[in-house]
Amino acid sequence: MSSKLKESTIASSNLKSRSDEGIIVERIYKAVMEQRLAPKTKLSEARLCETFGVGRMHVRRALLLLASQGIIELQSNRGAYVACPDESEANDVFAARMLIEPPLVRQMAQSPDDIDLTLLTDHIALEDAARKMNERTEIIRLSGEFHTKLAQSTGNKFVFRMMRELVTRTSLIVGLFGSSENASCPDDEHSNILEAIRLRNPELAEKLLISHLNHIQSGLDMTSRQAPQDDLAAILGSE
Amino acid sequence: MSSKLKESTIASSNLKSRSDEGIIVERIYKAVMEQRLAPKTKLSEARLCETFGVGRMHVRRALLLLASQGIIELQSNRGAYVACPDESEANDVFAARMLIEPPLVRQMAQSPDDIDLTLLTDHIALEDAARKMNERTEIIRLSGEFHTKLAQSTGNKFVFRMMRELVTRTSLIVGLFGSSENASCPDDEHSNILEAIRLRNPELAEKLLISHLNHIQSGLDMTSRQAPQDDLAAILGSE
DNA sequence: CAGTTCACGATTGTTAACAATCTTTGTCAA
DNA sequence: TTGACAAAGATTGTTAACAATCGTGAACTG
Repeated sequence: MSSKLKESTIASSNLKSRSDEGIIVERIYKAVMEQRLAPKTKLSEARLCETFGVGRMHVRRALLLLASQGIIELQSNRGAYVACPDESEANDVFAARMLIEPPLVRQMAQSPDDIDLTLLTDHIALEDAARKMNERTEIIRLSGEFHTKLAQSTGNKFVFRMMRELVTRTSLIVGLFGSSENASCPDDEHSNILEAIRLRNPELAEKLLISHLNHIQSGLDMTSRQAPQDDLAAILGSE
Repeated sequence: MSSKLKESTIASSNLKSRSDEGIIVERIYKAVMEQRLAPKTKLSEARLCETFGVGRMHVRRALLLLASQGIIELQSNRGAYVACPDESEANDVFAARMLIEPPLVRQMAQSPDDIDLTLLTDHIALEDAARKMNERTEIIRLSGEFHTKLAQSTGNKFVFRMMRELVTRTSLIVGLFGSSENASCPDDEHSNILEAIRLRNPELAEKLLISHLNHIQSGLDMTSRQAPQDDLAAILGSE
Protein backbone atom coordinates (compact mmCIF):
# COMPACT_ATOMS: atom_id res chain seq x y z
CA MET A 1 0.00 0.00 0.00
CA SER A 2 1.11 3.58 -0.31
CA SER A 3 0.05 7.19 0.05
CA LYS A 4 -2.31 8.19 2.82
CA LEU A 5 -5.83 8.77 1.65
CA LYS A 6 -7.31 12.22 1.78
CA GLU A 7 -9.50 12.27 4.84
CA SER A 8 -11.93 14.95 3.78
CA THR A 9 -14.78 13.83 1.63
CA ILE A 10 -15.70 10.33 2.61
CA ALA A 11 -18.83 10.17 0.59
CA SER A 12 -18.18 11.49 -2.88
CA SER A 13 -15.44 8.95 -3.55
CA ASN A 14 -13.15 10.10 -6.29
CA LEU A 15 -14.98 13.05 -7.77
CA LYS A 16 -14.12 15.67 -5.22
CA SER A 17 -16.68 18.21 -4.13
CA ARG A 18 -18.10 18.73 -7.60
CA SER A 19 -19.91 21.43 -5.66
CA ASP A 20 -23.60 20.80 -6.08
CA GLU A 21 -23.75 17.13 -6.99
CA GLY A 22 -21.18 16.30 -4.35
CA ILE A 23 -23.23 17.85 -1.57
CA ILE A 24 -26.40 16.05 -2.60
CA VAL A 25 -24.67 12.70 -2.95
CA GLU A 26 -22.97 13.11 0.40
CA ARG A 27 -26.16 14.06 2.23
CA ILE A 28 -28.15 11.18 0.83
CA TYR A 29 -25.29 8.78 1.40
CA LYS A 30 -25.08 9.87 5.02
CA ALA A 31 -28.83 9.57 5.51
CA VAL A 32 -28.67 6.02 4.20
CA MET A 33 -25.73 5.17 6.41
CA GLU A 34 -27.65 6.41 9.44
CA GLN A 35 -30.69 4.43 8.37
CA ARG A 36 -32.81 7.56 8.27
CA LEU A 37 -33.68 6.94 4.64
CA ALA A 38 -35.46 3.62 4.47
CA PRO A 39 -35.28 1.38 1.40
CA LYS A 40 -37.94 1.99 -1.25
CA THR A 41 -38.30 5.61 -0.21
CA LYS A 42 -38.97 7.69 -3.29
CA LEU A 43 -36.57 10.51 -4.09
CA SER A 44 -38.48 12.79 -6.41
CA GLU A 45 -36.56 15.34 -8.40
CA ALA A 46 -38.78 18.27 -7.50
CA ARG A 47 -38.55 17.50 -3.80
CA LEU A 48 -34.79 17.28 -3.90
CA CYS A 49 -34.55 20.48 -5.91
CA GLU A 50 -36.29 22.51 -3.27
CA THR A 51 -34.61 20.67 -0.41
CA PHE A 52 -31.14 21.50 -1.67
CA GLY A 53 -32.04 24.66 -3.55
CA VAL A 54 -30.45 23.61 -6.81
CA GLY A 55 -31.57 23.08 -10.37
CA ARG A 56 -32.96 19.87 -11.70
CA MET A 57 -29.80 19.13 -13.63
CA HIS A 58 -27.69 18.81 -10.50
CA VAL A 59 -30.28 16.61 -8.86
CA ARG A 60 -30.40 14.31 -11.83
CA ARG A 61 -26.64 14.03 -11.98
CA ALA A 62 -26.51 13.26 -8.28
CA LEU A 63 -29.15 10.58 -8.69
CA LEU A 64 -27.19 9.01 -11.52
CA LEU A 65 -24.09 8.87 -9.35
CA LEU A 66 -25.98 7.38 -6.44
CA ALA A 67 -27.46 4.79 -8.76
CA SER A 68 -24.03 3.88 -10.10
CA GLN A 69 -22.96 3.22 -6.52
CA GLY A 70 -26.00 1.05 -5.97
CA ILE A 71 -27.37 3.28 -3.23
CA ILE A 72 -30.54 4.09 -5.14
CA GLU A 73 -32.32 2.53 -8.07
CA LEU A 74 -33.52 4.42 -11.12
CA GLN A 75 -36.72 3.23 -12.71
CA SER A 76 -37.40 4.48 -16.17
CA ASN A 77 -40.04 7.21 -16.19
CA ARG A 78 -40.87 6.34 -12.61
CA GLY A 79 -38.19 8.02 -10.57
CA ALA A 80 -35.51 7.17 -8.05
CA TYR A 81 -35.95 4.94 -5.02
CA VAL A 82 -33.62 4.02 -2.20
CA ALA A 83 -32.22 0.59 -2.96
CA CYS A 84 -33.96 -2.32 -1.33
CA PRO A 85 -31.67 -5.36 -1.13
CA ASP A 86 -33.29 -8.75 -1.00
CA GLU A 87 -32.09 -11.82 0.83
CA SER A 88 -29.92 -13.01 -2.03
CA GLU A 89 -28.19 -9.67 -2.25
CA ALA A 90 -27.67 -9.66 1.48
CA ASN A 91 -25.93 -13.01 1.24
CA ASP A 92 -23.72 -11.69 -1.54
CA VAL A 93 -22.75 -8.66 0.49
CA PHE A 94 -21.69 -10.71 3.47
CA ALA A 95 -19.92 -13.24 1.25
CA ALA A 96 -17.98 -10.42 -0.36
CA ARG A 97 -17.07 -8.95 3.01
CA MET A 98 -15.98 -12.37 4.23
CA LEU A 99 -13.73 -12.55 1.23
CA ILE A 100 -12.10 -9.16 1.65
CA GLU A 101 -12.05 -8.11 5.26
CA PRO A 102 -10.29 -11.10 6.83
CA PRO A 103 -7.25 -10.83 4.53
CA LEU A 104 -7.37 -7.08 5.02
CA VAL A 105 -7.08 -7.11 8.81
CA ARG A 106 -4.64 -9.97 8.64
CA GLN A 107 -2.39 -7.92 6.45
CA MET A 108 -2.85 -4.85 8.63
CA ALA A 109 -1.83 -6.84 11.68
CA GLN A 110 1.26 -8.09 9.91
CA SER A 111 2.64 -4.62 9.39
CA PRO A 112 0.70 -2.08 11.44
CA ASP A 113 3.46 0.47 11.01
CA ASP A 114 2.56 1.13 7.38
CA ILE A 115 -0.86 2.13 8.55
CA ASP A 116 -2.57 5.19 9.91
CA LEU A 117 -3.76 3.78 13.21
CA THR A 118 -4.64 7.17 14.68
CA LEU A 119 -7.57 7.26 12.25
CA LEU A 120 -8.92 4.15 13.91
CA THR A 121 -8.20 5.03 17.52
CA ASP A 122 -9.82 8.41 17.03
CA HIS A 123 -12.78 6.71 15.47
CA ILE A 124 -13.29 4.36 18.38
CA ALA A 125 -13.24 7.33 20.69
CA LEU A 126 -16.05 8.84 18.62
CA GLU A 127 -18.00 5.61 18.83
CA ASP A 128 -17.66 5.48 22.61
CA ALA A 129 -18.73 9.08 22.93
CA ALA A 130 -21.79 8.57 20.77
CA ARG A 131 -22.72 5.51 22.78
CA LYS A 132 -22.45 7.40 26.03
CA MET A 133 -24.65 10.17 24.68
CA ASN A 134 -27.08 7.62 23.28
CA GLU A 135 -27.15 9.23 19.87
CA ARG A 136 -28.81 6.51 17.86
CA THR A 137 -28.18 7.66 14.30
CA GLU A 138 -24.63 8.67 15.13
CA ILE A 139 -23.95 5.25 16.63
CA ILE A 140 -25.29 3.45 13.60
CA ARG A 141 -23.27 5.48 11.14
CA LEU A 142 -20.03 5.29 13.12
CA SER A 143 -20.57 1.60 13.61
CA GLY A 144 -20.47 1.07 9.88
CA GLU A 145 -17.79 3.64 9.23
CA PHE A 146 -15.35 1.76 11.42
CA HIS A 147 -15.10 -0.87 8.73
CA THR A 148 -14.76 1.78 6.06
CA LYS A 149 -11.93 3.41 7.96
CA LEU A 150 -10.29 0.06 8.41
CA ALA A 151 -9.89 0.03 4.66
CA GLN A 152 -9.17 3.73 4.45
CA SER A 153 -6.28 3.47 6.87
CA THR A 154 -4.37 1.31 4.41
CA GLY A 155 -4.21 4.30 2.12
CA ASN A 156 -5.34 2.20 -0.83
CA LYS A 157 -8.00 4.04 -2.76
CA PHE A 158 -9.43 0.93 -4.34
CA VAL A 159 -9.71 -1.09 -1.17
CA PHE A 160 -11.36 1.92 0.39
CA ARG A 161 -13.96 2.25 -2.33
CA MET A 162 -14.80 -1.43 -2.31
CA MET A 163 -15.32 -1.46 1.42
CA ARG A 164 -17.36 1.69 1.33
CA GLU A 165 -19.78 0.21 -1.13
CA LEU A 166 -20.12 -2.98 0.88
CA VAL A 167 -20.58 -1.14 4.17
CA THR A 168 -23.21 1.13 2.70
CA ARG A 169 -25.13 -1.84 1.40
CA THR A 170 -24.76 -3.53 4.77
CA SER A 171 -26.34 -0.52 6.38
CA LEU A 172 -29.39 -0.86 4.15
CA ILE A 173 -29.59 -4.56 4.93
CA VAL A 174 -29.34 -4.13 8.67
CA GLY A 175 -31.96 -1.42 8.51
CA LEU A 176 -34.26 -3.76 6.63
CA PHE A 177 -33.72 -7.06 8.36
CA GLY A 178 -32.08 -6.21 11.66
CA SER A 179 -33.85 -6.08 14.98
CA SER A 180 -33.57 -2.74 16.68
CA GLU A 181 -30.99 -3.94 19.21
CA ASN A 182 -28.33 -5.03 16.79
CA ALA A 183 -28.64 -2.02 14.52
CA SER A 184 -25.12 -1.17 15.61
CA CYS A 185 -22.12 -3.37 16.16
CA PRO A 186 -21.68 -4.52 19.76
CA ASP A 187 -19.69 -2.23 21.94
CA ASP A 188 -16.20 -3.62 22.21
CA GLU A 189 -15.69 -5.84 19.19
CA HIS A 190 -14.24 -3.00 17.18
CA SER A 191 -11.69 -2.04 19.78
CA ASN A 192 -10.72 -5.68 20.25
CA ILE A 193 -9.99 -5.99 16.56
CA LEU A 194 -7.96 -2.83 16.58
CA GLU A 195 -6.06 -4.07 19.61
CA ALA A 196 -5.19 -7.33 17.87
CA ILE A 197 -3.83 -5.32 14.95
CA ARG A 198 -1.80 -3.16 17.24
CA LEU A 199 -0.38 -6.26 18.94
CA ARG A 200 0.65 -7.66 15.56
CA ASN A 201 -1.47 -10.73 15.96
CA PRO A 202 -2.84 -11.51 12.48
CA GLU A 203 -4.57 -14.76 13.44
CA LEU A 204 -6.42 -13.16 16.32
CA ALA A 205 -7.38 -10.09 14.32
CA GLU A 206 -8.74 -12.24 11.53
CA LYS A 207 -10.61 -14.51 13.91
CA LEU A 208 -12.18 -11.59 15.75
CA LEU A 209 -13.27 -9.96 12.53
CA ILE A 210 -14.79 -13.14 11.16
CA SER A 211 -16.81 -13.71 14.29
CA HIS A 212 -17.77 -10.05 14.26
CA LEU A 213 -19.19 -10.34 10.75
CA ASN A 214 -20.92 -13.59 11.62
CA HIS A 215 -22.39 -11.87 14.63
CA ILE A 216 -23.87 -9.12 12.52
CA GLN A 217 -25.24 -11.50 9.93
CA SER A 218 -26.76 -13.91 12.41
CA GLY A 219 -28.65 -11.02 13.98
CA LEU A 220 -30.69 -10.58 10.83
CA ASP A 221 -34.23 -11.79 10.42
CA MET A 222 -34.99 -12.22 6.75
CA THR A 223 -38.75 -12.07 7.21
CA SER A 224 -39.29 -8.69 8.82
CA ARG A 225 -39.57 -5.54 6.82
CA GLN A 226 -40.02 -1.86 7.35
CA ALA A 227 -42.06 0.82 5.60
CA PRO A 228 -40.66 3.60 3.43
CA GLN A 229 -40.99 7.21 4.50
CA ASP A 230 -41.53 10.42 2.60
CA ASP A 231 -40.73 13.48 4.65
CA LEU A 232 -37.54 14.12 2.76
CA ALA A 233 -37.04 17.71 3.80
CA ALA A 234 -37.00 16.75 7.45
CA ILE A 235 -34.57 13.90 6.86
CA LEU A 236 -32.12 15.57 4.53
CA GLY A 237 -32.60 19.09 5.74
CA SER A 238 -30.20 20.51 8.29
CA GLU A 239 -26.53 20.19 9.30
CA MET B 1 -22.19 -17.20 -3.01
CA SER B 2 -25.52 -17.54 -4.70
CA SER B 3 -27.46 -16.77 -7.86
CA LYS B 4 -25.75 -16.93 -11.23
CA LEU B 5 -24.95 -13.54 -12.61
CA LYS B 6 -26.64 -12.33 -15.73
CA GLU B 7 -24.16 -12.84 -18.50
CA SER B 8 -25.35 -10.19 -20.87
CA THR B 9 -24.11 -6.70 -20.26
CA ILE B 10 -20.64 -6.93 -18.89
CA ALA B 11 -19.85 -3.30 -19.18
CA SER B 12 -22.73 -1.27 -17.87
CA SER B 13 -22.56 -2.89 -14.45
CA ASN B 14 -25.83 -2.61 -12.61
CA LEU B 15 -27.75 -0.07 -14.65
CA LYS B 16 -28.99 -2.31 -17.38
CA SER B 17 -28.88 -1.14 -20.95
CA ARG B 18 -30.17 2.32 -20.20
CA SER B 19 -30.23 2.40 -23.98
CA ASP B 20 -28.14 5.33 -25.08
CA GLU B 21 -25.84 5.87 -22.12
CA GLY B 22 -25.30 2.14 -21.80
CA ILE B 23 -24.07 1.79 -25.34
CA ILE B 24 -21.65 4.68 -25.03
CA VAL B 25 -20.29 3.47 -21.72
CA GLU B 26 -19.88 -0.03 -23.04
CA ARG B 27 -18.06 1.06 -26.21
CA ILE B 28 -15.63 3.30 -24.39
CA TYR B 29 -15.11 0.69 -21.71
CA LYS B 30 -14.29 -1.89 -24.34
CA ALA B 31 -11.94 0.47 -26.16
CA VAL B 32 -10.07 1.05 -22.93
CA MET B 33 -9.94 -2.66 -22.16
CA GLU B 34 -8.43 -3.29 -25.58
CA GLN B 35 -5.93 -0.47 -25.07
CA ARG B 36 -7.17 1.28 -28.17
CA LEU B 37 -7.97 4.40 -26.17
CA ALA B 38 -4.74 5.61 -24.62
CA PRO B 39 -4.66 7.48 -21.29
CA LYS B 40 -4.99 11.26 -21.52
CA THR B 41 -6.93 11.00 -24.75
CA LYS B 42 -9.53 13.75 -24.79
CA LEU B 43 -13.16 12.73 -25.19
CA SER B 44 -14.93 15.85 -26.39
CA GLU B 45 -18.68 15.98 -26.14
CA ALA B 46 -19.24 17.13 -29.71
CA ARG B 47 -17.07 14.35 -31.09
CA LEU B 48 -18.86 11.70 -29.11
CA CYS B 49 -22.24 13.11 -30.12
CA GLU B 50 -21.58 12.65 -33.80
CA THR B 51 -19.77 9.35 -33.29
CA PHE B 52 -22.73 7.80 -31.54
CA GLY B 53 -25.43 9.90 -33.11
CA VAL B 54 -27.03 10.94 -29.84
CA GLY B 55 -27.74 14.18 -28.05
CA ARG B 56 -25.33 15.91 -25.75
CA MET B 57 -27.31 14.92 -22.70
CA HIS B 58 -26.68 11.23 -23.21
CA VAL B 59 -23.01 11.82 -23.81
CA ARG B 60 -22.69 13.84 -20.64
CA ARG B 61 -24.46 11.21 -18.58
CA ALA B 62 -22.23 8.52 -20.03
CA LEU B 63 -19.16 10.55 -19.20
CA LEU B 64 -20.36 11.01 -15.65
CA LEU B 65 -20.79 7.26 -15.28
CA LEU B 66 -17.39 6.52 -16.75
CA ALA B 67 -15.86 9.05 -14.38
CA SER B 68 -17.59 7.45 -11.40
CA GLN B 69 -15.97 4.17 -12.42
CA GLY B 70 -12.60 5.86 -12.65
CA ILE B 71 -12.22 5.10 -16.33
CA ILE B 72 -12.10 8.73 -17.34
CA GLU B 73 -11.45 11.94 -15.49
CA LEU B 74 -13.63 15.03 -15.70
CA GLN B 75 -11.88 18.37 -15.50
CA SER B 76 -14.08 21.32 -14.78
CA ASN B 77 -14.72 23.41 -17.87
CA ARG B 78 -11.98 21.48 -19.65
CA GLY B 79 -13.58 18.24 -20.67
CA ALA B 80 -13.16 14.50 -20.19
CA TYR B 81 -9.90 12.61 -20.52
CA VAL B 82 -9.10 8.92 -20.36
CA ALA B 83 -7.70 8.24 -16.91
CA CYS B 84 -3.94 8.19 -16.61
CA PRO B 85 -2.84 6.22 -13.55
CA ASP B 86 0.50 7.08 -12.04
CA GLU B 87 2.97 4.76 -10.36
CA SER B 88 1.36 5.09 -6.94
CA GLU B 89 -2.04 4.19 -8.32
CA ALA B 90 -0.54 1.26 -10.14
CA ASN B 91 0.87 -0.03 -6.89
CA ASP B 92 -2.50 0.37 -5.23
CA VAL B 93 -4.23 -1.55 -7.98
CA PHE B 94 -1.90 -4.50 -7.70
CA ALA B 95 -2.00 -4.40 -3.92
CA ALA B 96 -5.78 -4.52 -4.04
CA ARG B 97 -5.73 -7.40 -6.49
CA MET B 98 -3.25 -9.25 -4.30
CA LEU B 99 -5.66 -8.81 -1.46
CA ILE B 100 -8.75 -10.07 -3.27
CA GLU B 101 -7.84 -12.52 -5.95
CA PRO B 102 -5.84 -15.07 -3.94
CA PRO B 103 -8.66 -15.66 -1.43
CA LEU B 104 -11.06 -15.69 -4.34
CA VAL B 105 -9.42 -18.50 -6.29
CA ARG B 106 -8.66 -20.32 -3.06
CA GLN B 107 -12.32 -20.31 -2.22
CA MET B 108 -13.29 -21.28 -5.74
CA ALA B 109 -10.94 -24.26 -5.58
CA GLN B 110 -12.45 -25.33 -2.30
CA SER B 111 -15.91 -25.75 -3.75
CA PRO B 112 -15.80 -25.63 -7.54
CA ASP B 113 -19.25 -27.17 -7.75
CA ASP B 114 -20.97 -23.96 -6.64
CA ILE B 115 -19.37 -22.25 -9.58
CA ASP B 116 -20.09 -21.74 -13.24
CA LEU B 117 -16.92 -23.27 -14.66
CA THR B 118 -18.24 -23.42 -18.20
CA LEU B 119 -17.96 -19.64 -18.30
CA LEU B 120 -14.24 -20.00 -17.71
CA THR B 121 -13.55 -22.96 -19.98
CA ASP B 122 -15.40 -21.23 -22.79
CA HIS B 123 -13.40 -18.12 -22.15
CA ILE B 124 -10.08 -19.92 -22.37
CA ALA B 125 -11.17 -21.36 -25.68
CA LEU B 126 -11.79 -17.82 -26.88
CA GLU B 127 -8.38 -16.75 -25.70
CA ASP B 128 -6.69 -19.61 -27.54
CA ALA B 129 -8.60 -18.85 -30.70
CA ALA B 130 -7.69 -15.17 -30.57
CA ARG B 131 -4.06 -16.08 -30.03
CA LYS B 132 -4.04 -18.41 -33.00
CA MET B 133 -5.57 -15.70 -35.18
CA ASN B 134 -3.12 -13.16 -33.80
CA GLU B 135 -5.86 -10.62 -33.06
CA ARG B 136 -3.98 -8.24 -30.88
CA THR B 137 -6.80 -6.17 -29.41
CA GLU B 138 -8.92 -9.23 -28.86
CA ILE B 139 -6.10 -10.99 -27.04
CA ILE B 140 -5.54 -8.03 -24.77
CA ARG B 141 -9.17 -7.67 -23.85
CA LEU B 142 -9.77 -11.37 -23.27
CA SER B 143 -6.60 -11.56 -21.26
CA GLY B 144 -8.02 -9.07 -18.79
CA GLU B 145 -11.53 -10.41 -18.93
CA PHE B 146 -10.39 -13.79 -17.71
CA HIS B 147 -9.89 -12.29 -14.30
CA THR B 148 -13.22 -10.51 -14.48
CA LYS B 149 -14.94 -13.76 -15.33
CA LEU B 150 -13.14 -15.47 -12.50
CA ALA B 151 -15.09 -13.18 -10.22
CA GLN B 152 -18.24 -13.33 -12.33
CA SER B 153 -18.38 -17.09 -12.13
CA THR B 154 -18.94 -16.92 -8.39
CA GLY B 155 -22.28 -15.28 -9.09
CA ASN B 156 -21.54 -12.57 -6.56
CA LYS B 157 -22.44 -9.18 -8.00
CA PHE B 158 -20.19 -7.24 -5.66
CA VAL B 159 -17.11 -9.35 -6.15
CA PHE B 160 -17.71 -9.04 -9.85
CA ARG B 161 -17.91 -5.28 -9.79
CA MET B 162 -14.82 -4.93 -7.67
CA MET B 163 -12.77 -7.12 -9.96
CA ARG B 164 -14.07 -5.39 -13.02
CA GLU B 165 -12.90 -2.04 -11.78
CA LEU B 166 -9.48 -3.37 -10.86
CA VAL B 167 -9.04 -5.19 -14.15
CA THR B 168 -10.01 -2.13 -16.16
CA ARG B 169 -7.51 -0.05 -14.30
CA THR B 170 -4.90 -2.73 -14.81
CA SER B 171 -5.50 -2.53 -18.52
CA LEU B 172 -4.76 1.18 -18.49
CA ILE B 173 -1.63 0.58 -16.46
CA VAL B 174 -0.31 -2.16 -18.71
CA GLY B 175 -1.02 0.01 -21.71
CA LEU B 176 0.96 2.83 -20.14
CA PHE B 177 3.88 1.05 -18.57
CA GLY B 178 4.00 -2.36 -20.19
CA SER B 179 6.34 -3.35 -22.94
CA SER B 180 4.59 -4.55 -26.06
CA GLU B 181 5.33 -8.22 -25.43
CA ASN B 182 3.62 -8.52 -22.08
CA ALA B 183 0.53 -6.55 -23.04
CA SER B 184 -1.35 -9.79 -22.59
CA CYS B 185 -1.05 -12.48 -19.97
CA PRO B 186 1.26 -15.35 -20.98
CA ASP B 187 -0.39 -18.16 -22.82
CA ASP B 188 -1.02 -20.94 -20.37
CA GLU B 189 -1.10 -19.36 -16.92
CA HIS B 190 -4.83 -18.85 -17.10
CA SER B 191 -5.61 -22.43 -17.99
CA ASN B 192 -3.24 -23.68 -15.29
CA ILE B 193 -5.12 -21.67 -12.69
CA LEU B 194 -8.43 -22.97 -13.94
CA GLU B 195 -7.09 -26.49 -13.87
CA ALA B 196 -5.99 -26.12 -10.25
CA ILE B 197 -9.48 -24.96 -9.37
CA ARG B 198 -11.00 -27.88 -11.18
CA LEU B 199 -8.70 -30.27 -9.31
CA ARG B 200 -9.79 -28.77 -5.99
CA ASN B 201 -6.32 -27.69 -5.10
CA PRO B 202 -6.69 -24.35 -3.29
CA GLU B 203 -3.01 -23.96 -2.40
CA LEU B 204 -1.87 -24.52 -5.95
CA ALA B 205 -4.53 -22.26 -7.41
CA GLU B 206 -3.61 -19.48 -5.02
CA LYS B 207 0.10 -19.91 -5.66
CA LEU B 208 -0.34 -19.88 -9.42
CA LEU B 209 -2.46 -16.78 -9.28
CA ILE B 210 -0.04 -14.92 -7.05
CA SER B 211 2.86 -15.66 -9.34
CA HIS B 212 0.69 -14.72 -12.29
CA LEU B 213 -0.02 -11.30 -10.80
CA ASN B 214 3.62 -10.85 -9.88
CA HIS B 215 4.53 -11.75 -13.39
CA ILE B 216 2.31 -9.06 -14.81
CA GLN B 217 3.50 -6.43 -12.38
CA SER B 218 7.19 -7.19 -12.81
CA GLY B 219 6.81 -6.73 -16.56
CA LEU B 220 6.04 -3.05 -16.08
CA ASP B 221 8.53 -0.30 -16.67
CA MET B 222 7.48 2.77 -14.74
CA THR B 223 9.51 5.17 -16.85
CA SER B 224 8.11 4.66 -20.32
CA ARG B 225 5.03 6.45 -21.52
CA GLN B 226 2.87 6.64 -24.57
CA ALA B 227 1.14 9.47 -26.38
CA PRO B 228 -2.62 10.12 -26.45
CA GLN B 229 -4.53 9.82 -29.69
CA ASP B 230 -7.45 11.71 -31.12
CA ASP B 231 -9.13 9.87 -33.98
CA LEU B 232 -12.11 8.91 -31.88
CA ALA B 233 -14.45 8.05 -34.69
CA ALA B 234 -12.05 5.45 -36.03
CA ILE B 235 -11.52 3.92 -32.62
CA LEU B 236 -15.07 3.87 -31.33
CA GLY B 237 -16.80 3.58 -34.64
CA SER B 238 -17.95 0.19 -35.79
CA GLU B 239 -19.22 -3.03 -34.20
C1' DC C 1 12.87 38.75 -30.70
C1' DA C 2 10.54 37.66 -26.32
C1' DG C 3 6.82 38.35 -23.65
C1' DT C 4 2.24 40.18 -22.64
C1' DT C 5 -2.54 41.41 -23.68
C1' DC C 6 -6.69 41.08 -25.87
C1' DA C 7 -10.18 39.28 -28.73
C1' DC C 8 -12.12 35.52 -31.04
C1' DG C 9 -13.53 30.76 -31.62
C1' DA C 10 -14.40 26.51 -29.50
C1' DT C 11 -15.96 23.84 -25.67
C1' DT C 12 -18.33 23.04 -21.54
C1' DG C 13 -22.01 24.37 -18.03
C1' DT C 14 -26.80 25.82 -17.16
C1' DT C 15 -31.42 26.93 -17.75
C1' DA C 16 -36.03 26.76 -19.17
C1' DA C 17 -39.44 25.29 -22.15
C1' DC C 18 -41.41 21.31 -24.39
C1' DA C 19 -42.53 16.23 -25.03
C1' DA C 20 -43.51 11.77 -23.27
C1' DT C 21 -44.88 8.85 -19.70
C1' DC C 22 -46.99 7.51 -15.59
C1' DT C 23 -50.41 8.09 -11.67
C1' DT C 24 -54.43 9.50 -9.87
C1' DT C 25 -59.08 10.67 -9.81
C1' DG C 26 -63.63 10.82 -11.27
C1' DT C 27 -67.26 8.86 -13.98
C1' DC C 28 -70.02 5.37 -15.78
C1' DA C 29 -71.86 0.84 -16.36
C1' DA C 30 -72.45 -3.90 -14.99
C1' DT D 1 -69.90 -2.13 -4.62
C1' DT D 2 -66.67 -3.20 -8.04
C1' DG D 3 -64.45 -2.82 -12.26
C1' DA D 4 -63.04 -0.56 -16.47
C1' DC D 5 -62.21 3.51 -18.92
C1' DA D 6 -60.82 8.37 -19.72
C1' DA D 7 -59.24 12.81 -18.69
C1' DA D 8 -56.46 15.71 -15.76
C1' DG D 9 -52.45 16.37 -13.04
C1' DA D 10 -47.91 15.33 -11.74
C1' DT D 11 -43.37 13.54 -12.79
C1' DT D 12 -39.68 12.30 -15.64
C1' DG D 13 -37.14 12.58 -20.25
C1' DT D 14 -35.36 15.48 -24.02
C1' DT D 15 -34.08 19.28 -26.64
C1' DA D 16 -32.30 23.61 -27.91
C1' DA D 17 -30.92 28.03 -26.86
C1' DC D 18 -28.12 30.79 -23.80
C1' DA D 19 -24.19 31.77 -20.48
C1' DA D 20 -19.65 31.06 -18.81
C1' DT D 21 -15.14 29.45 -19.27
C1' DC D 22 -10.99 28.14 -21.56
C1' DG D 23 -7.42 27.84 -25.32
C1' DT D 24 -5.38 29.99 -29.24
C1' DG D 25 -3.36 33.17 -32.05
C1' DA D 26 -2.75 37.77 -33.63
C1' DA D 27 -1.36 42.22 -32.49
C1' DC D 28 1.23 45.11 -29.64
C1' DT D 29 5.00 46.70 -26.58
C1' DG D 30 9.39 46.59 -24.41
